[in-house]
Amino acid sequence: MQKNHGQTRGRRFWLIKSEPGCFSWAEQCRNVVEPWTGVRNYQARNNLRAMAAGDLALFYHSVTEKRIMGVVEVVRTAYPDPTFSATPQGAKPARAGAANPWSCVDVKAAGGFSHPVTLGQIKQDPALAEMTLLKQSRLSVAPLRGEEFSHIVRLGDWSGLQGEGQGGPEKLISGISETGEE
DNA sequence: GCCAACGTTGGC
DNA sequence: GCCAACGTTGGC
Repeated sequence: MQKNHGQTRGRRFWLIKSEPGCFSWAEQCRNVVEPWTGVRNYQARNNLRAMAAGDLALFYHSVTEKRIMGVVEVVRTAYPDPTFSATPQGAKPARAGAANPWSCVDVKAAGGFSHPVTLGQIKQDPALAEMTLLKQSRLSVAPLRGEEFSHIVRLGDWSGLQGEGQGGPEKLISGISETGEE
């Protein structure tokens, strides 16, 4: 067993955002494992770097849909974002030899919601009032409390982690430390 | 399409 | 180090 960093054992929870026109939940499900690249914000990058294998993240469709589609599991921790050298939209000179400051992780589809949870639902739910999604709407990789995660996957009727068998979601949810770890 | 929030850049 | 200008994100 890994006894990593002396953390309260168990996974942590995140919310990651994508514009469906750019990369969608359907594509995530088709590809299964996907490198989560292109994050160009330091706070979001630091959140990527804080992820551990086995952590779970809600997959949010921003802009056009504004709803949470399902769950992904972190299967590879942070490594240099290979899309850095591509230098999109002439943003950075990225001269040869410049260090790559950006990171990505690999995430794996881990079950969709039969009822995607909308931003409207989240906004009117008192249990979710403190979500980073609401407080920092522009942050594309945000931490999530265990209670928020379990609440949302119940709302969405999560189909659970693949391969965890019957009662997967409830089993997982019950295993979630409801005591926040800030 | 507009606008608020927020991050980045560059002049001083 | 401050701040104005500008760009981007994302909700409405």
